Formats: sequence, C-alpha cells, structure tokens
Amino acid sequence: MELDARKKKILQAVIKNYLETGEPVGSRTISKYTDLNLSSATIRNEMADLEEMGYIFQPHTSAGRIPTDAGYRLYVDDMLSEKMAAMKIDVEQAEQEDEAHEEIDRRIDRIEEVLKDMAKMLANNTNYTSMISMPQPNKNRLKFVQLTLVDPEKLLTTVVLEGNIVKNEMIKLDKEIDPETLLKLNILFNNELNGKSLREINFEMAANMADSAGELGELVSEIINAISAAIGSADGIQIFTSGATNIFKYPELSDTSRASGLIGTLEEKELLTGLLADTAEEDGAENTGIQVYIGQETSVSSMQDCAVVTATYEFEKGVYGKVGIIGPKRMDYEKVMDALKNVTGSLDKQFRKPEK
Amino acid sequence: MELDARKKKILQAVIKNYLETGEPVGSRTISKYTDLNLSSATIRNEMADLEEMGYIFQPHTSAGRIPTDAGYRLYVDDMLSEKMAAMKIDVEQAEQEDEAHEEIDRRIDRIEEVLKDMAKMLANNTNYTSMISMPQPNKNRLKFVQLTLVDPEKLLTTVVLEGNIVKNEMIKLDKEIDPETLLKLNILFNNELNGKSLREINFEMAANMADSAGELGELVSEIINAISAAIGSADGIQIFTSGATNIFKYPELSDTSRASGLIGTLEEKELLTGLLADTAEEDGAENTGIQVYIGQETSVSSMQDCAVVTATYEFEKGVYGKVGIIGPKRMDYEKVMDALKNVTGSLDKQFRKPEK
DNA sequence: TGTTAGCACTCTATTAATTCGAGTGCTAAC
DNA sequence: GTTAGCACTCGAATTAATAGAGTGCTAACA
Repeated sequence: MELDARKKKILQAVIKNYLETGEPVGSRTISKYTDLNLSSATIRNEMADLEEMGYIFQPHTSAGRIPTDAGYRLYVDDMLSEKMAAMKIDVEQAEQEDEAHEEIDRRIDRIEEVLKDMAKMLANNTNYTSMISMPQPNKNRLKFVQLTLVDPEKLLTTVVLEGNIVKNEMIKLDKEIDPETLLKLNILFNNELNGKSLREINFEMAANMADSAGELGELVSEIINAISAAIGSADGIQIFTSGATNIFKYPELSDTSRASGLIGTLEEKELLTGLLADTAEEDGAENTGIQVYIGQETSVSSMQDCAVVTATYEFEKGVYGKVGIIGPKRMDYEKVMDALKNVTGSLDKQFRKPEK
Repeated sequence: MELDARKKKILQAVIKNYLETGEPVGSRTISKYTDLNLSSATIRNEMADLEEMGYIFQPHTSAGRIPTDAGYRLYVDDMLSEKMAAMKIDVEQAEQEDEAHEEIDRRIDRIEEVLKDMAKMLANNTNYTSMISMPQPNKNRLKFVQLTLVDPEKLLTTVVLEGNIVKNEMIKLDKEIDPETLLKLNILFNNELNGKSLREINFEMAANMADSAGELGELVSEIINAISAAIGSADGIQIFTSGATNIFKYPELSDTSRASGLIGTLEEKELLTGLLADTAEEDGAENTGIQVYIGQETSVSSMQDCAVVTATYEFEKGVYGKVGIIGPKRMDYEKVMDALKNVTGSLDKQFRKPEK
C-alpha cells in the first residue's frame, strides 16, 4: 500500500491531535479538524489503511486511533527535515534564549552549577524531565599536577585534566617531607605525566618512575595511584537531572509502577549514560545534532512509554556534552527541540567564546 | 483520664499491629492478639478512652483504630528509653555492620563516595528512603590556599577548609604573571587568611589587602572573591539521598500527589537541610543521638504523612554529619534505629580512627 | 464495679446491573 | 471515489445491591 499525500496529512492530523489531548482520536474529529473537507466515513477508510500499515492503532475496538512508535517516528523525521531547512534561514532565535543567557553569563567557571541550573530551567520550561551530562573530556588527558603540603602529614594532590576539570585527592604521609623534595616531585610529575591519559600512566610509567625516585619510590607510586584515582573519578560521566516529578503530569506515565521505574533510573543515572553517550552524529538526524528515541528505541526498559530527545553541545574543541529531555511519547516535539536548540546554542556560545 | 498500664498495653498492641498490616485494627483483633485475656467489648471501651485521649482515631465511623501522631510519639519515646537502657549492655552489634565495614575500609579519602554508598545501602536494607549530609565543617574556616598557574592565562585557586574539604576556583588572567609574584601572592594569602571564616574575610580584609598589594590590587581582590565563592559553595550543606522509589512500596504514600511532592523535595534537597541541620542533641532523645519526627513534627509539608528518623555521626572532632531515614509513619522504628546506629557507629569509627 | 454477651446500626468496599456515547465497519446510494 | 446511514461493539460512568467489619450501647453477670 502507498502512503500518499492525503494519508500522510491524515496521519499528521491524528498525531497532532493526540499530542494535544492525550485521548484517542476518532474519524469525525479529523473530518472537522483538517482542511481536506472529507467526511468522517472517508477518513475512516483511510484510517483503516493507516492502521494496516502500522502507523496507528486502536487501544480497543470502539475507540479512536493512537499513533504507534512507527507513526511518531515518521512524524518526528518529517519535523527534523523541516527544521534542517529552517536552520539555513536561522532568524528568530531570540525569545526564551535571553533567560538562558543571563543565567550563564555570571560565572563561567562553575560549570557544574551552570549545567544544573540549565537542567532546572529546561525542566521548568518544557514541563518534562531534563538531563544534562558533564562534558566528557578527551580521554581524560592530564594537563597539570600540583602537590601541596596541607599540614605536616597531609599531601594534597590537585589534578587538572584536559578541559580544565579539576580533581583533588588527599594523601596521608607516613613521614614528613621537606619543601625541596616537594618541589622536585612537582617538577618530576609535571614533566613526566603531562598530556598522558589514564591508560598510558598505568602501565608505562608506574614502575619506571618509582625506580628513578630511589628512596621516595613508595611515595611516588602512592601519588600515581592518587592521580589515577582522580582521573578515574572524572571518568564516569556525570549526569544531572531535573524535573523528575514532571512525569506525574502525564497520566500515561504516572501510575505507580511506571513512575517508580522511571524515577528509579533517573536516580541511579547509570542507565542514562547510554542515552547521553557520545554518539556524535547519528543516523536520521543528519546534521541538526538532535536525536530522538521513541518508545522501544531507547532500550532503557523503564522508558518504553517515553520519548527521549537529546542534543549535543560543545564545551571545548572536541569535547562534547549532551542535553536531553524525557517525556511521554506524545510530547510537544517541536517545543522540545527548540528548547534544546536554545540551550545547546547558549552553552556553545558561552563556553567557546572565552576560548577564542 | 489516666493512662494506666492496661491502656498502654492496648495502645502498643494497636500500634504494633498497625505497623505490620497498615490496616485499621479493631477490638476483636486486639482481644486475641494480647495476653490480657479481655473480651473485645472491654477492649472497645478502653479504645474509646484512648481515642478520647488523642492517641488513636477512626478513619471513619465503622472502622478500626489508627494511631495518631501523639500515639506514635508515645510509642517511639518508650522505645528510645528502652534503647538507652540497652546501650549500656551494648552487645550484639555485629550483624549487618560487617557489610558496612567492608564498604568503607577501601578508600577513606573519598568521603563523598563513601557517603553515597552508605545512603544506598541504608535504603536497600530498610526499604525506606535514606539521606545523608556531608559533614559540616566548623563554620568553614580557611585552612590553606594554593594559587597555581595552570596555563599562561588561567590561575587555579585551590582552597582547603577546616575538615579538609577541598574546593577549586578558576580565574582568567588579564595579563601574564611571573612565578615570583605568584609565590609572593601565595605567601601573602596564607599569612593573612589562615584560620579565617567567610564573614571575617569579607569585611575586614578585602580593602586592607588590596591596598598593600599596590598594582596587583585588582588581581588580589579577584582572588579574594574566588576564595569567598569557594567557601560559600562549601557552605550549602551537601546532601545525598537514595531509595526515593521505596516510597512506592507504601500505599499511603504512593498516590500521585503525595509521591510527587515527596520526590520533589528529595530532588530539590533544600528542604532537607532543615531536617539534617546541626541540632546537636535535642529534647526527647536525650543521649541516643537519634531524633524522630512524626507527621506534623517535620514542618516539611510534603512529609506530613511520613516519619523521619535522623542520627548524627562525627567526622572529625567537632565536625558532624547526619544520616536520616524517611518512611511512612508506620515504619519499623526499631529496625530503622538499629540500622542508623550501625551506620553512624561505622562512620564514627572509620573517620576517627585514622585521626587518632 | 468492672467485665462481658448480644444486638442494632453505620459505613466502606465490592460486585453486579444499567445506561450512555463515542467510534467503528459495512452497505448501499450518489 | 465519496458519502450517508445504520447496526454493532465496547469502555466508562452511574446506580443499586450486598456483604462484612467494627462500633456503641444496653443489660446481665461475677
């Protein structure tokens, strides 16, 4: 069977209406809603076809139609290609964006706070649940190490990673250490380890360095361990979520078991990494930087009744983070995509400009 | 009216039964359940009295009785005083504790991770929601400052606070700075600011120091700002929660609006600070270190149908953190208190021992 | 005087029966 | 190819009927 223009128009009408109402939509509604000027009977015939093609279905015999995942998918893909076209004109971006701007300008260095605020704002604006991942630095290369004596028996190891992620690790000393040695150690580590990633440090270096340090060998390897730990702890993608309770606004998600599952995965966060993984540019979305996962497509089982929309922002050259929205399948995709575009645009600008 | 021994026994029976079943309990049940050998009619009379005294009530005319907040309060207070007595004997602590031990021994320095794990474990063990606050350092006194040049135009300010909380702040430089000046600045800041709290720094120092720094005045005040920001950001009590979804296990909390409210406050966390504030030793609990808030007593409106039990642990001499459990009023208070005792005991031991 | 048996009464929860209406599929006519 | 019309289906909402748990009260009993 062919999906001709009229069928498509009807399908879109069904989906649009369902997005608004959340109720199954019947033939009569469509007959009035569209400018096709067709009777409900005709619409019925067409809808039967659309059902056969797998785009819509009836929850029970005498109810209206509801879009299937495939139906949503078609709808979203269409929208994305339209967005693509629109982006070449690219005007009219300046509405809600301002709010975002203000929020960010104040303190660029506190990335974490900024991202948390962003997530909160996004959740509030859209009435869905938002999530945002810390930019994933480039394989966590080491940029800089600083060893500092905090008190006679505590050595503070400050580690700066590519992308200016800063981590600290405290080491308890067995015996005191004189300033001169400390200086030497500082120089040693910065010379040896600069630009190295976690993998490289572990195997290649540890023995090597401990050797050449003589009697300090033990301390050196302890410090290396601390550094590895610091890098490692930055390794797990950090994710912030906000607006979890928004799901209660959508009846189809707010029954006990579904809600519990959803909030559970939001709390655990581990499963979210999959959604926010560094998929760069995937299929479908070509170059809008936006991915849409509908229902089953997410692979996260607690989200099979949800849709997830994600977008990518650039923190530094080659260092990306992701923003995402989780909502019911009948979410307002257009609004969500716009909101995400705004946020990523904002973040791009804010993070990259001072870099020049 | 007098709360004689028999009435008390009946009240306890009612509460105990209600804790188990979650259903209103009737006179016949009690008549069989207790060893008082009284007929249901007698129990009925007594129950009418207990109701008049405000310890129990009927959800509707022909239902059994449910404990009021006052009833729970009596019950819990009794239990606490029993616990007090038992603590002097203080054996039999070694069951679930082991699990906690293992968890902690591995890495003492990563407090945050430890606490998160603890929260998770606690939530799993009890099937309620848990929360745990980072130890609140002593009015945030400054212990140590380290200025480091990360690259030619980025200055990293590392701030160590009393209690070894470490914070970082990145400053963008307008012009380059030579190593000598950097050293001077480091010495300057550590001499001037050591042991100072946020309040003291702001007013007394800023002008003073900027003055004596001459042409570096601007940079100095920028650094002071960064330090203030770092201290300030440590100021908000950090709280970790776990097991939010456990509330769905209790029907009286899991209807949409209640659950939504609860999870909202857990997500926001701000309101939790009130519950985990440094109340040291409060009334009632005398010296068990355990506080219990029942229903209205919490003042957090979304928790009016909950009970909250908190305990205090000592991170360092004079630096305390809190652990808490949130559950339905009919929670298993005994189990919860034991679990909390275990956790705080564990934390106390782990944190304090290496300090010696 | 405290305890108990008995009974009428109340109120909820459950189930069954009824009704309503939205929507469909099919047929026949245009 | 489109539409009007009609019989039919099925869920949702309303109402009615029933069962049962629990109470309060009264009267009798030890």
